[in-house]
Amino acid sequence: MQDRYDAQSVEREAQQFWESRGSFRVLEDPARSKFYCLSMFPYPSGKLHMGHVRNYTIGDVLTRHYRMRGMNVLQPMGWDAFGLPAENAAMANKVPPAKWTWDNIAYMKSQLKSLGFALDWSRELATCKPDYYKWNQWFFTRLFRKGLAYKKTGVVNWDPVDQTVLANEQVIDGRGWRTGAPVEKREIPMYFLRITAYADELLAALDELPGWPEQVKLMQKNWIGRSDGVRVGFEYQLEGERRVLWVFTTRADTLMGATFCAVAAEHPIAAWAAQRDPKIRAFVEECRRGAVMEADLAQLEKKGMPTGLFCTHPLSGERIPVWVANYVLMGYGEGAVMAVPAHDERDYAFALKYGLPVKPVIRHPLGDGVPEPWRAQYAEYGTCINSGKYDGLGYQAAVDAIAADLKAKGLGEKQVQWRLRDWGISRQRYWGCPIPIVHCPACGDVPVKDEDLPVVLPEDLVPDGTGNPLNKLPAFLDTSCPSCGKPARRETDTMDTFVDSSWYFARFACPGSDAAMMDARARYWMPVDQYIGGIEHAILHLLYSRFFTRVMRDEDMLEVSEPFTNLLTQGMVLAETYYRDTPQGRREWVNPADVVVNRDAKGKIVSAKRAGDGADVSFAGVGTMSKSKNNGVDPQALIEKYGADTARFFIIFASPPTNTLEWSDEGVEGSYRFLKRLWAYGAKFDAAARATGDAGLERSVRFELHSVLRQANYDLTKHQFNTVASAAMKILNALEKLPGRTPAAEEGLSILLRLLSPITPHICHHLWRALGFGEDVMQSAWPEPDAAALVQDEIEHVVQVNGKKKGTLPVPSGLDAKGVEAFARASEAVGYWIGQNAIKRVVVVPGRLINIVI
RNA sequence: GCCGGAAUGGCGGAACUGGUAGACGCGCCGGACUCAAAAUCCGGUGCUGGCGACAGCGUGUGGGUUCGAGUCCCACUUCCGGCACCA
Repeated sequence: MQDRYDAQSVEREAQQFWESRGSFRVLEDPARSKFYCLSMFPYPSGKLHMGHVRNYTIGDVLTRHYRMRGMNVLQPMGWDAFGLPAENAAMANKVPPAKWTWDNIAYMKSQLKSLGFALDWSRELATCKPDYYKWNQWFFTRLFRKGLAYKKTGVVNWDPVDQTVLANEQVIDGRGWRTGAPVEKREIPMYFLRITAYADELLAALDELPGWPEQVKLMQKNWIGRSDGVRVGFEYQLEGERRVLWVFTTRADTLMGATFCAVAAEHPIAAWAAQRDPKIRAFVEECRRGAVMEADLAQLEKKGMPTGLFCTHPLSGERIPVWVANYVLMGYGEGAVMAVPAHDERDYAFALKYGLPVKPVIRHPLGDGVPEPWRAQYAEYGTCINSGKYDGLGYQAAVDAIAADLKAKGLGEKQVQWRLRDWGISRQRYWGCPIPIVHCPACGDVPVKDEDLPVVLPEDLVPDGTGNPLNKLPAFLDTSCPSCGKPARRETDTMDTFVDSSWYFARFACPGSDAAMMDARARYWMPVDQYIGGIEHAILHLLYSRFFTRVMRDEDMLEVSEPFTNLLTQGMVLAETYYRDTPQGRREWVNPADVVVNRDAKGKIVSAKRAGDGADVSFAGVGTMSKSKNNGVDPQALIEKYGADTARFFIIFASPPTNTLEWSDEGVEGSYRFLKRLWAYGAKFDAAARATGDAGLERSVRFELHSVLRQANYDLTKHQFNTVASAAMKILNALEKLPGRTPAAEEGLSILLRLLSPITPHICHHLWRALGFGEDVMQSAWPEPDAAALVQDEIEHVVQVNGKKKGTLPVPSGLDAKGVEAFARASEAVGYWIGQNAIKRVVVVPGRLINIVI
């Protein structure tokens, strides 16, 4: 064995070994237990970033570990290849998105290969290929026919200068990113998927996902947001006609305290009022400006205006004014609310601002009066007061009675309301999967026939920022109606890329299936046993995938209801962000790798300059590595300098997988040093002759070895891989105490190479073979601790007096709590610590601690 | 604003189910090897006081429960993720 660790040649050789044997290709084998290990597939943005390395290394550690435990493990890889950045790159470089995307895929694939991941590349897919997105389209037509896909209007960000729809990301401080023009809301026809039809199921099934983090289940639960409440009708007269304003409330018990109603700016009543009153028209206009993001809307100053319309309280008959308010969302419930200022903080603030009446109807500990100032207690449940026949009722009784009375009048009933909205999938963009609909003047919206799928996206267009270029392409637009055959126009909107990623996991299981979206092989592999990906996907991607899986089940394509049995949500890899303002007033993001930073004594950033030209740059905090903020760190330099194993080891060692990780390559030298030490130990081991060794030392090293291994195996079950990497270091430290190639050294190195091989497969592969342990470490059995090595004669106990640590006491093993106490009371050291004091109580945790209370 | 997280030495992090806080590593300090440097190896390293044995303090802040709290409870602060068209 050569003395010097040459990562590049070790890695090349190991990768060739795996490649030549097809080590990672897997087939369906009903005789073995299958394990489908999947990391979220990447968007081909150009280069891998550290988040990818982290994600795929975690997946690879799991894959290789389970393989060594004898399972049939599938780990595939593909490309989430449609999306907005390709259009932006196309505009910048005047190159079609397809070319940019495929170039990126080729480069990133070579990077993934150089990292030595155990991927079955024979299953590779890209969502921008017609043989993939054909099934998006086919599935959409199924949903359309079932009524699970439908058309209605949706609200989008509109750039009035470029005359184009903007993504939320393209709206900066309420202005279009290219034009700087104030963005408006615009309603356009769109296709929606009826995810709300599955709301109940998606919520209830969260309880049957023990392999998911509580945090994610909680977020999904809150997102779906089931509310049990009452739909209440407030009658009003308009143009001589009786109409009803419907609202939804979870606090029907406070209905007697409702003093006004408020409608959204998009509500028909607001539109009616705007026609007759220019001031209201101006207000509604004002609400129309600005972007559609909820985060922005929620932070607007609460404003409103009276519409001039009054409605009738359904129970008291009182005259109630109807207001239009910017905090009422058209998308939730009825787009209108009843306001009970005495018992709702937001209504209270609004009533105070506009001098609307406040009527307390719930008794609370602070008295029955009008709240001043607001306190959280006013919103709590209590007994009804000032509510006529409902006085004295508690929350549930009041809701029941009021709902019954409303129902008798035809003005309401109990209702379940969901926060979840149907999923709008239409995108007015070119680089995506075409929605397979034809618009026929006679037949309306007609889905494309199965035999005419896929609707192929022309790949040679270059968008110019003024909308979807498909709209200017007669060859795409002009078609004939699938139903009547007359000339018709093709839909040019493409699908949200979340559609592409809502079922790709099932497609990996059956590559090349061209007669059906998926075949019997999908039934073998599904569900995914372990899914790994960023916490930022906790809601949307995971919820959409759960929805799709249920629909696929109902279409008899799959047997399972849930796509992912176990979920590991990786923490994000963050990096510092820097920008400078260009003379043109644009914000130019500077990669942190190109920034030289000055810090004060506490590590705070004082100033920063760009390395190349010394231009001053501003620090904009740490944030997720993204193309848009140009703060992605390319792992390539790391791989080239130290090798893939060091990069893999370091990213695993740096932090537990679920932690957010602020990127810094300080410390990467330590990981490299460890692998060099491992190599040097291997070379020394190789050269040494077999020896017996000292019995006492052998025994203590074996104890160390097996207790570290036991802990590492436990840590693996928790997916705490950083301490598994530490364990490998501890084992090497222990082995270096041994004089040479003793039995404990042979055993220990064999354990170490197997334990470490999922993290640093190349060096372990090489040493395993070179030192004669076997042909392929990946084919060896996973190491288990030897119980006999863990037996001890004495166990150190911590001795505390009144909870303060005084020292330690070796206690013979095998004693129970009483025995330990007796031993401690009899010991000289304990007598010294206690002195003349009387012992009040002794707390013993056998194997750990003795606390003497005096 | 709403929903979900996080906070431990100079840094990344460890600590079983409430039981020795700081494992393992980085950095730093000292030493060996070297003409020298790099690489490597050995020792030290939470803070404060003390020559020292040792003592006091210490897990974002303020309270609480407990023989005992990084861990549990209450109230906050700051940072991160998501908020439906970034993926």
